[in-house]
Amino acid sequence: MDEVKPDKREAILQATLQLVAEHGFHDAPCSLIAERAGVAAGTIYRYFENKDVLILELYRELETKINSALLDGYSLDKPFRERFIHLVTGLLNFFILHPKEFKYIEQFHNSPYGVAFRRDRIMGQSEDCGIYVELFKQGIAQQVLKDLPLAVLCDLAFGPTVSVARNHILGVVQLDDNLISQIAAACWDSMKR
Amino acid sequence: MDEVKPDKREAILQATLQLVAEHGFHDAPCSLIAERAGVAAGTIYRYFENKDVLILELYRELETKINSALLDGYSLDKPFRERFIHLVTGLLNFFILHPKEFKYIEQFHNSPYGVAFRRDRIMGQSEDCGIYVELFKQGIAQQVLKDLPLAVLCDLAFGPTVSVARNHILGVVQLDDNLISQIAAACWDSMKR
DNA sequence: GATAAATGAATGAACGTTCATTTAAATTTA
DNA sequence: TAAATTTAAATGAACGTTCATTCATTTATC
Repeated sequence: MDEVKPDKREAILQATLQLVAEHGFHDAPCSLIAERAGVAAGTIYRYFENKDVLILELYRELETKINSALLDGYSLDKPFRERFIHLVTGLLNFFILHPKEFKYIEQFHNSPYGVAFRRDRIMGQSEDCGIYVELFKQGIAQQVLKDLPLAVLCDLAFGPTVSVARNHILGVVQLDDNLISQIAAACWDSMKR
Repeated sequence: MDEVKPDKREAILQATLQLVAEHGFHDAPCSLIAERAGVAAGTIYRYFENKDVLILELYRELETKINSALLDGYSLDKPFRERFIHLVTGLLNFFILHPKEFKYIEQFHNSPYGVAFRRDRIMGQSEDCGIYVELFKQGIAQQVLKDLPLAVLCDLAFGPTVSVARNHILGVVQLDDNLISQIAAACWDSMKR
């Protein structure tokens, strides 16, 4: 009978995710977060030191969720192209399946939180980006990919991916499996030698 | 002797551009804008109905500035590839030359202002995007470009462009003329049949 | 009955905006 | 031209609101 844990922490995180995804960081005040989480305002501070910590923690949880989704079925034994397509389609599918998470991440990246975060990430660029960086490094070394800076290869790969996900979520385009694989192939075309 | 126009309106716009580019919409309060513009807080409301109007008007001015920069040297007589490369390199060069303008536009797009703005833009998709849309439509009709939705082609073209500009401005990569033309070519590769 | 969890009214800081007042410029009058 | 008068521009203290955060009190758990 550990099913009936109210788990207010999770409720607060979910409420934050929803409100920020819907309205942005503006108009996602603690009072509303508390209300939607079915919790009093003060309760938030029992689980999170302050709002900044709450927002950062939520971001980190989403990031690891995405990473484990991408790693699912990812094999270093498969050829470059297949591995690359796996990552792009995986990312697109995740975003389509989790539009709120996508919107939250976009909001985060374009906020004071996100800017500071990126700077740190760039300094010690490790952990998560590891999958991509490793793939791209090998691709360059084996002359499968264009000899461009790693950051530029990332932009070629994920710039369109993120952009297309945004347009799908906004309803500008309707992505399906066929279109997704065409887009992934197009990204590959831009990177391959 | 019409040199000595103080032009407070322009000073307010410049101060807004700088502050939003530096700190985001957060931490760009009217009090600071006024201070940096060398103007009293109340003066802002002599030139702009309210802060929203100020922010929107600045965005529109930046947009037309970019568009005229892109149109410079753009000829409908040149072949597809050349026209496309012109647009992408033109956009990249503008962003590199005007990092504050780039940051402001990014902030704007990822704010409540920008979301509402995009919806309107999509409905009556006209005016500015005309250059791209026309180019892409023709490209598809003449089987030079992949037969993908226009929005997706835009994402393939400008997703990496914007992403790479951001990385340059953040100092992650150092773009030069050579690298820029390589990137533009890569984008073309992703779109061409 | 003791400890932990949860509450929500109260607090103070920060914000956009207003407006009574001052300063400057333009126009009229002498 | 100089003074007087009118009009516009600019000011910044004050206002109402919103927000994150606190804490004395209540409720639940063991």
